[in-house]
Amino acid sequence: MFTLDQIRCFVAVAEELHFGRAAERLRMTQPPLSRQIQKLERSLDVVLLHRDPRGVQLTAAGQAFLGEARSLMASTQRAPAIAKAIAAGQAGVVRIGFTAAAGFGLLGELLTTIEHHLPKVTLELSEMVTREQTHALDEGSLDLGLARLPFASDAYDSRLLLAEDLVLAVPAGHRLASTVRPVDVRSLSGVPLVMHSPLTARYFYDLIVGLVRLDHQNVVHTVGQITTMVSLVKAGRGVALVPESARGLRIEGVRYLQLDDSASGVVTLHAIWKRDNDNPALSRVVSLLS
Amino acid sequence: MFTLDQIRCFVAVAEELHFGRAAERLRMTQPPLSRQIQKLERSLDVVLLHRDPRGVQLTAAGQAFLGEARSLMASTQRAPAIAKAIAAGQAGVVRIGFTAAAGFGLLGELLTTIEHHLPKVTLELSEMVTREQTHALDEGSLDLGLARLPFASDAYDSRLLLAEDLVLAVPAGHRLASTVRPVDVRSLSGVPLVMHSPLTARYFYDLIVGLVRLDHQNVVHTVGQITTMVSLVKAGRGVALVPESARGLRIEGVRYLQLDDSASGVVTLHAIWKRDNDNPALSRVVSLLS
DNA sequence: CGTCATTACGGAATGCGTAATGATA
DNA sequence: TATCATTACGCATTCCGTAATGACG
Repeated sequence: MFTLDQIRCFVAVAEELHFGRAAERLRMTQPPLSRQIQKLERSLDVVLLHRDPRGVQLTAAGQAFLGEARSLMASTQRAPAIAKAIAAGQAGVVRIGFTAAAGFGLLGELLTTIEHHLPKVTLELSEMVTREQTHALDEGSLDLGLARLPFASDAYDSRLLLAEDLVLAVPAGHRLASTVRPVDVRSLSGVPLVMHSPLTARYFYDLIVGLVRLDHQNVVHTVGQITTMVSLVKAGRGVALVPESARGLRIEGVRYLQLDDSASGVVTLHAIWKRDNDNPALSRVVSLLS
Repeated sequence: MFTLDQIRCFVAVAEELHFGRAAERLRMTQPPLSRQIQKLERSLDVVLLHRDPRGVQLTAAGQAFLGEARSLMASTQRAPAIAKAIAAGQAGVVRIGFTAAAGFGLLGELLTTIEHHLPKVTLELSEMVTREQTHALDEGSLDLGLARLPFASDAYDSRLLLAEDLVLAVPAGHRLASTVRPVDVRSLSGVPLVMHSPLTARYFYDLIVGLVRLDHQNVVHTVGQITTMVSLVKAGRGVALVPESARGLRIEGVRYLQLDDSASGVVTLHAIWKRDNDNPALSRVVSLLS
């Protein structure tokens, strides 16, 4: 088998068509260069060069091999650069999971920031609820989650990205729309309430149960998609407690009313990742989280 | 700079994820293998593997580098095969020039034969007259010519491919079509004759002038394309002496009459090539010429 | 005789294998 | 203590550079 040194030597000779000049370019003397070429030819069992006293010419095989040799040299130079970029986290893949609500505004900003600072990092995005995210993080199929509480905190590092207010979504013309703000959460008893599903949106369910004294007669459950809930509000099926970022949905015919202080900053979104994740691109991305 | 041995070692370790098994596969012991990997990492300034007591894992950079390493290995194995095939003449490029008349039948057969026996040899074809072919051979822009006499013979090797009869093309219904065959060439005096141009088809011009006693009053000159000449015959402008292979044109309304022995085998076609041409594919092609 | 490419030879460096050492569960 | 990976060391090989030789105009 030939060596990369032999390839480099051959390319130099093929380009200079002169052993002396090639040796000079390679910072070596002619004899070892000559030997390297001979060795290469012997290992290939092919004559690559015609030696004439006044110079050197490529054989047809040499011409063809020169093309292969050049591409070999190019790969040889590219490979370390790729590895270094990956190791430095400037290139690579980061797999991100996010809850549906995170997609309204924050995710877009995050993606813009990452693509600006780390243009060679590819992002793979999947919408999934918090429980799915922690599971995927554990089995190594996800690098970063944008998740709700609670998550077991000892295996993960996390950063608080957002602490939003809960607001009250009401249909335009609803009697509460004209009351004085902020609305007292206790005044909601008796009003039909569109609720999250306790199964798929446990976080919101628990949060709201802790805030509002529920009158179970008046609760309408949905599958937990905030978009669906706001649509039901618009249709007059009741009112709903939703994160402030739901305003970003821009659904006509729905007003969002500020609630009292007990609903302030209670909707949190965390970035979470495994502490022992060794993806260098992940730490670059994490360092961009404000 | 790293070496190909280091690349091979790394690929083995990355695939086995175990130094011991990788060393076994490479027919060597663990210590040198370990050193090769260390050296590779040091030259790249990148950690490629996580060493754990129970095994080895690839880092993100290692994963990326593995892809590059594999393609490097593939090129390394492909390159000698290409060079050898070229050197053996089983692959490569042969540039062939041919006269227009050679294209009627013989060229097609020749191409079929070459493509059957040397499927990896690429053929570049150009139509050119004999003088252009010899010039192109001299300056090295052509490997093989299919040419008419005369050509300077000492710098070239040649092989006679074809010795055709001259036949007489006449329009259907012409009075000569019903005379006894073979037609005596001397009986043509006084008959309008469609002739080759002495400038661009010198070979045919000289040949026919040597056979027929020309009556200059009755000569119609063309630019030398045999197709054009036969068309003029069909249009009733006269008769023409053309090589037998002109039958291959399959032009309706024209008959081809055998001439006497003085016209037998006088149209020759030679394959010619420079004796010092070092294109290995050329000698393969030449050896296929029957 | 002048220009290149190729052998001849001595010293330095590299690489393998065996044996010993480290590190970790 | 059992399992890997890594250093330690001796020996063979490889490779460079200087000097001599060969081939061709």
